[in-house]
Amino acid sequence: MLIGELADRAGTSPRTLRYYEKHGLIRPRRDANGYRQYDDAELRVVHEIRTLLADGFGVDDIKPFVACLRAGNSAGHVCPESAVVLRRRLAEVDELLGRLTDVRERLRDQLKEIRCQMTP
Amino acid sequence: MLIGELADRAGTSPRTLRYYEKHGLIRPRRDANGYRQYDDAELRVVHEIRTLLADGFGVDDIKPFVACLRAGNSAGHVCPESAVVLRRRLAEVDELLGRLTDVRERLRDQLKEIRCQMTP
DNA sequence: CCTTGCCCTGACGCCGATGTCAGGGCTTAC
DNA sequence: GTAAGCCCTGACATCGGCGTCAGGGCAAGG
Repeated sequence: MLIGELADRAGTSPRTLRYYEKHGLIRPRRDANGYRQYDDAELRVVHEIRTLLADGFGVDDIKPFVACLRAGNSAGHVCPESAVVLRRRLAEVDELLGRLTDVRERLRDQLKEIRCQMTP
Repeated sequence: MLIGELADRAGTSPRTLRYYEKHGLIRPRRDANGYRQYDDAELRVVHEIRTLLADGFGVDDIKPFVACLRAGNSAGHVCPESAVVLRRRLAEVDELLGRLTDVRERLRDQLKEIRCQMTP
Protein backbone atom coordinates (compact mmCIF):
# COMPACT_ATOMS: atom_id res chain seq x y z
CA MET A 1 0.00 0.00 0.00
CA LEU A 2 1.37 3.40 -0.98
CA ILE A 3 1.17 6.49 1.17
CA GLY A 4 -1.81 7.99 -0.65
CA GLU A 5 -3.91 4.91 -0.15
CA LEU A 6 -3.06 4.63 3.54
CA ALA A 7 -3.83 8.32 3.96
CA ASP A 8 -7.24 7.88 2.34
CA ARG A 9 -8.03 4.80 4.38
CA ALA A 10 -6.99 6.53 7.59
CA GLY A 11 -8.87 9.69 6.73
CA THR A 12 -5.80 11.90 6.65
CA SER A 13 -3.13 13.18 4.27
CA PRO A 14 0.24 11.93 3.00
CA ARG A 15 1.83 15.01 4.52
CA THR A 16 0.57 13.97 7.92
CA LEU A 17 1.85 10.41 7.58
CA ARG A 18 5.29 11.70 6.63
CA TYR A 19 5.16 13.89 9.72
CA TYR A 20 4.44 10.89 11.93
CA GLU A 21 7.32 9.08 10.30
CA LYS A 22 9.70 11.95 10.88
CA HIS A 23 8.77 11.72 14.55
CA GLY A 24 9.47 8.01 14.70
CA LEU A 25 5.90 6.75 14.90
CA ILE A 26 5.89 4.74 11.68
CA ARG A 27 8.66 3.21 9.57
CA PRO A 28 7.48 2.06 6.17
CA ARG A 29 9.61 -0.05 3.85
CA ARG A 30 10.75 1.55 0.63
CA ASP A 31 10.14 0.30 -2.88
CA ALA A 32 13.02 0.25 -5.33
CA ASN A 33 11.91 3.65 -6.59
CA GLY A 34 11.94 5.11 -3.10
CA TYR A 35 8.19 5.05 -2.56
CA ARG A 36 6.98 4.26 0.95
CA GLN A 37 5.33 0.86 1.22
CA TYR A 38 2.90 0.12 4.08
CA ASP A 39 1.27 -3.13 5.05
CA ASP A 40 -2.28 -3.38 6.36
CA ALA A 41 -1.25 -3.42 10.02
CA GLU A 42 -0.12 0.18 9.71
CA LEU A 43 -3.71 1.30 9.28
CA ARG A 44 -4.38 0.17 12.81
CA VAL A 45 -1.34 2.06 14.05
CA VAL A 46 -2.35 5.24 12.30
CA HIS A 47 -5.80 5.01 13.80
CA GLU A 48 -4.26 4.64 17.24
CA ILE A 49 -2.08 7.67 16.63
CA ARG A 50 -4.97 9.82 15.49
CA THR A 51 -7.18 8.80 18.37
CA LEU A 52 -4.48 9.70 20.86
CA LEU A 53 -3.80 13.01 19.14
CA ALA A 54 -7.50 13.80 19.28
CA ASP A 55 -7.36 13.09 23.01
CA GLY A 56 -4.66 15.71 23.39
CA PHE A 57 -1.51 13.63 23.51
CA GLY A 58 1.58 14.97 21.79
CA VAL A 59 3.39 12.99 19.14
CA ASP A 60 6.20 12.15 21.52
CA ASP A 61 3.75 10.82 24.11
CA ILE A 62 2.39 8.42 21.56
CA LYS A 63 5.53 6.39 20.95
CA PRO A 64 4.98 3.87 23.77
CA PHE A 65 1.47 3.16 22.53
CA VAL A 66 2.70 2.40 19.06
CA ALA A 67 5.50 0.23 20.41
CA CYS A 68 2.96 -1.60 22.51
CA LEU A 69 0.76 -2.29 19.52
CA ARG A 70 3.75 -3.39 17.46
CA ALA A 71 4.75 -5.79 20.24
CA GLY A 72 1.61 -7.71 19.41
CA ASN A 73 -0.70 -6.45 22.10
CA SER A 74 -4.38 -6.11 21.46
CA ALA A 75 -4.30 -2.39 22.22
CA GLY A 76 -1.68 0.32 22.60
CA HIS A 77 -2.54 1.19 26.16
CA VAL A 78 -2.01 -2.15 27.88
CA CYS A 79 1.73 -1.69 28.50
CA PRO A 80 3.20 -0.07 31.61
CA GLU A 81 5.08 2.51 29.51
CA SER A 82 1.76 3.62 28.13
CA ALA A 83 0.30 3.73 31.61
CA VAL A 84 2.87 6.28 32.68
CA VAL A 85 1.82 8.58 29.87
CA LEU A 86 -1.86 7.90 30.49
CA ARG A 87 -1.56 8.91 34.11
CA ARG A 88 0.30 12.06 33.21
CA ARG A 89 -2.29 13.05 30.65
CA LEU A 90 -5.12 12.22 33.03
CA ALA A 91 -3.60 14.58 35.56
CA GLU A 92 -3.35 17.30 32.92
CA VAL A 93 -6.94 16.78 31.89
CA ASP A 94 -8.13 16.89 35.48
CA GLU A 95 -6.21 20.10 36.00
CA LEU A 96 -7.69 21.59 32.86
CA LEU A 97 -11.19 20.49 33.80
CA GLY A 98 -10.80 22.19 37.14
CA ARG A 99 -9.67 25.45 35.62
CA LEU A 100 -12.34 25.37 32.95
CA THR A 101 -15.01 24.68 35.53
CA ASP A 102 -13.89 27.72 37.46
CA VAL A 103 -13.97 29.78 34.30
CA ARG A 104 -17.46 28.59 33.50
CA GLU A 105 -18.63 29.53 36.94
CA ARG A 106 -17.26 33.03 36.56
CA LEU A 107 -18.85 33.40 33.14
CA ARG A 108 -22.23 32.32 34.42
CA ASP A 109 -21.97 34.67 37.37
CA GLN A 110 -21.20 37.58 35.09
CA LEU A 111 -24.08 36.75 32.77
CA LYS A 112 -26.39 36.46 35.74
CA GLU A 113 -25.29 39.88 36.91
CA ILE A 114 -26.25 41.37 33.56
CA ARG A 115 -29.75 39.97 33.74
CA CYS A 116 -30.27 41.21 37.30
CA GLN A 117 -28.84 44.60 36.47
CA MET A 118 -32.00 45.67 34.60
CA THR A 119 -34.09 45.37 37.77
CA PRO A 120 -32.38 47.74 40.19
CA MET B 1 2.97 56.79 34.91
CA LEU B 2 5.38 55.35 32.35
CA ILE B 3 5.03 51.95 30.76
CA GLY B 4 7.55 50.22 33.01
CA GLU B 5 5.77 51.29 36.15
CA LEU B 6 2.37 50.23 34.86
CA ALA B 7 3.84 46.90 33.79
CA ASP B 8 5.27 46.33 37.25
CA ARG B 9 2.07 47.33 38.97
CA ALA B 10 0.04 45.07 36.70
CA GLY B 11 2.45 42.19 37.07
CA THR B 12 3.37 42.05 33.41
CA SER B 13 5.88 43.48 30.93
CA PRO B 14 6.15 46.60 28.78
CA ARG B 15 6.20 44.36 25.72
CA THR B 16 2.84 42.99 26.70
CA LEU B 17 1.31 46.42 27.23
CA ARG B 18 2.53 47.54 23.81
CA TYR B 19 0.94 44.40 22.39
CA TYR B 20 -2.41 45.31 23.95
CA GLU B 21 -2.06 48.78 22.55
CA LYS B 22 -1.35 47.52 19.06
CA HIS B 23 -4.58 45.57 19.31
CA GLY B 24 -6.56 48.61 20.33
CA LEU B 25 -7.11 47.76 23.98
CA ILE B 26 -5.29 50.74 25.50
CA ARG B 27 -4.39 54.18 24.14
CA PRO B 28 -1.92 56.02 26.33
CA ARG B 29 -1.06 59.67 25.85
CA ARG B 30 2.44 60.52 24.72
CA ASP B 31 4.93 62.74 26.47
CA ALA B 32 6.84 65.29 24.42
CA ASN B 33 9.66 62.79 24.09
CA GLY B 34 7.34 60.10 22.76
CA TYR B 35 7.10 58.12 25.98
CA ARG B 36 3.73 56.53 26.74
CA GLN B 37 1.97 58.15 29.66
CA TYR B 38 -0.70 56.24 31.60
CA ASP B 39 -3.03 57.45 34.32
CA ASP B 40 -4.03 55.32 37.28
CA ALA B 41 -7.30 54.17 35.73
CA GLU B 42 -5.37 52.15 33.18
CA LEU B 43 -4.22 49.78 35.88
CA ARG B 44 -7.79 48.70 36.32
CA VAL B 45 -8.15 48.18 32.58
CA VAL B 46 -5.01 46.11 32.35
CA HIS B 47 -6.20 43.93 35.19
CA GLU B 48 -9.48 43.40 33.37
CA ILE B 49 -7.61 42.45 30.21
CA ARG B 50 -5.40 39.97 31.99
CA THR B 51 -8.25 38.35 33.83
CA LEU B 52 -10.15 37.85 30.60
CA LEU B 53 -7.10 36.48 28.84
CA ALA B 54 -6.61 34.03 31.69
CA ASP B 55 -10.21 32.95 31.16
CA GLY B 56 -9.44 32.10 27.56
CA PHE B 57 -10.75 35.14 25.72
CA GLY B 58 -8.79 36.40 22.74
CA VAL B 59 -7.56 39.97 22.56
CA ASP B 60 -10.23 40.87 20.04
CA ASP B 61 -12.97 39.52 22.29
CA ILE B 62 -11.85 41.81 25.04
CA LYS B 63 -12.51 45.14 23.35
CA PRO B 64 -16.16 45.46 24.44
CA PHE B 65 -15.19 44.85 28.05
CA VAL B 66 -12.63 47.61 27.97
CA ALA B 67 -15.04 49.96 26.25
CA CYS B 68 -17.60 49.15 28.92
CA LEU B 69 -15.17 49.95 31.69
CA ARG B 70 -14.12 53.17 29.97
CA ALA B 71 -17.76 54.17 29.68
CA GLY B 72 -17.77 54.47 33.44
CA ASN B 73 -19.35 51.18 34.37
CA SER B 74 -18.38 49.43 37.55
CA ALA B 75 -17.25 46.35 35.65
CA GLY B 76 -16.43 45.42 32.08
CA HIS B 77 -19.05 42.73 31.76
CA VAL B 78 -22.22 44.70 32.48
CA CYS B 79 -22.76 45.88 28.90
CA PRO B 80 -24.78 44.00 26.28
CA GLU B 81 -21.83 43.92 23.88
CA SER B 82 -19.85 42.13 26.54
CA ALA B 83 -22.72 39.74 27.10
CA VAL B 84 -22.59 38.60 23.50
CA VAL B 85 -18.95 37.66 23.91
CA LEU B 86 -19.59 36.09 27.30
CA ARG B 87 -22.27 33.84 25.89
CA ARG B 88 -20.07 32.79 22.99
CA ARG B 89 -17.20 31.96 25.30
CA LEU B 90 -19.48 30.12 27.68
CA ALA B 91 -20.64 27.94 24.80
CA GLU B 92 -17.02 27.25 23.85
CA VAL B 93 -16.16 26.34 27.41
CA ASP B 94 -19.13 24.04 27.70
CA GLU B 95 -18.15 22.36 24.46
CA LEU B 96 -14.59 21.97 25.68
CA LEU B 97 -15.70 20.65 29.03
CA GLY B 98 -17.80 18.04 27.28
CA ARG B 99 -14.96 16.87 25.10
CA LEU B 100 -12.48 16.86 27.97
CA THR B 101 -14.88 14.88 30.12
CA ASP B 102 -15.15 12.27 27.38
CA VAL B 103 -11.38 12.17 27.12
CA ARG B 104 -11.03 11.71 30.84
CA GLU B 105 -13.50 8.87 30.80
CA ARG B 106 -11.54 7.11 28.07
CA LEU B 107 -8.29 7.62 29.95
CA ARG B 108 -9.73 6.18 33.15
CA ASP B 109 -11.15 3.22 31.30
CA GLN B 110 -7.81 2.46 29.75
CA LEU B 111 -6.00 2.75 33.06
CA LYS B 112 -8.58 0.49 34.65
CA GLU B 113 -8.00 -2.06 31.91
CA ILE B 114 -4.31 -2.10 32.69
CA ARG B 115 -4.89 -2.88 36.34
CA CYS B 116 -7.34 -5.68 35.55
CA GLN B 117 -5.05 -7.12 32.93
CA MET B 118 -2.64 -8.54 35.52
CA THR B 119 -5.34 -10.85 36.91
CA PRO B 120 -6.36 -12.93 33.88
C1' DC C 1 31.81 63.30 29.15
C1' DC C 2 30.29 58.93 30.15
C1' DT C 3 27.51 55.55 32.30
C1' DT C 4 23.12 53.83 33.73
C1' DG C 5 18.56 52.96 33.06
C1' DC C 6 14.64 53.94 31.31
C1' DC C 7 12.08 54.60 26.77
C1' DC C 8 11.17 53.87 21.46
C1' DT C 9 10.24 50.85 16.98
C1' DG C 10 10.63 46.76 14.32
C1' DA C 11 11.24 42.13 13.62
C1' DC C 12 12.17 37.29 14.47
C1' DG C 13 11.35 33.05 17.64
C1' DC C 14 8.25 29.78 19.94
C1' DC C 15 4.92 25.67 20.03
C1' DG C 16 2.38 21.70 17.31
C1' DA C 17 0.07 19.53 13.87
C1' DT C 18 -0.84 20.27 9.39
C1' DG C 19 -1.55 22.83 4.73
C1' DT C 20 0.69 24.10 0.75
C1' DC C 21 3.89 25.32 -2.67
C1' DA C 22 8.22 24.47 -5.29
C1' DG C 23 10.86 21.60 -8.04
C1' DG C 24 11.62 17.10 -9.74
C1' DG C 25 11.02 11.74 -10.81
C1' DC C 26 8.40 7.40 -11.95
C1' DT C 27 4.60 4.83 -14.21
C1' DT C 28 0.82 4.05 -17.03
C1' DA C 29 -2.06 4.90 -20.75
C1' DC C 30 -3.00 7.20 -24.91
C1' DG D 1 6.33 11.29 -26.68
C1' DT D 2 3.40 13.25 -23.70
C1' DA D 3 -0.10 14.02 -20.36
C1' DA D 4 -2.05 12.49 -15.97
C1' DG D 5 -1.50 11.11 -11.54
C1' DC D 6 0.94 9.36 -8.20
C1' DC D 7 5.43 9.70 -5.49
C1' DC D 8 9.78 12.23 -3.42
C1' DT D 9 12.25 16.11 -0.39
C1' DG D 10 12.50 20.54 1.67
C1' DA D 11 10.84 24.62 3.33
C1' DC D 12 7.64 28.29 4.42
C1' DA D 13 2.78 29.51 6.47
C1' DT D 14 -0.69 29.09 10.12
C1' DC D 15 -2.54 30.78 15.10
C1' DG D 16 -1.74 33.82 19.65
C1' DG D 17 0.27 35.85 23.26
C1' DC D 18 4.48 37.08 24.45
C1' DG D 19 10.00 36.79 24.92
C1' DT D 20 13.88 38.74 23.21
C1' DC D 21 17.24 40.87 20.50
C1' DA D 22 18.80 44.83 17.50
C1' DG D 23 19.61 49.53 17.04
C1' DG D 24 18.92 53.97 18.77
C1' DG D 25 17.13 58.21 21.81
C1' DC D 26 16.59 60.77 26.19
C1' DA D 27 17.48 62.06 31.13
C1' DA D 28 20.04 62.34 35.30
C1' DG D 29 24.01 61.63 38.22
C1' DG D 30 29.04 60.92 38.82
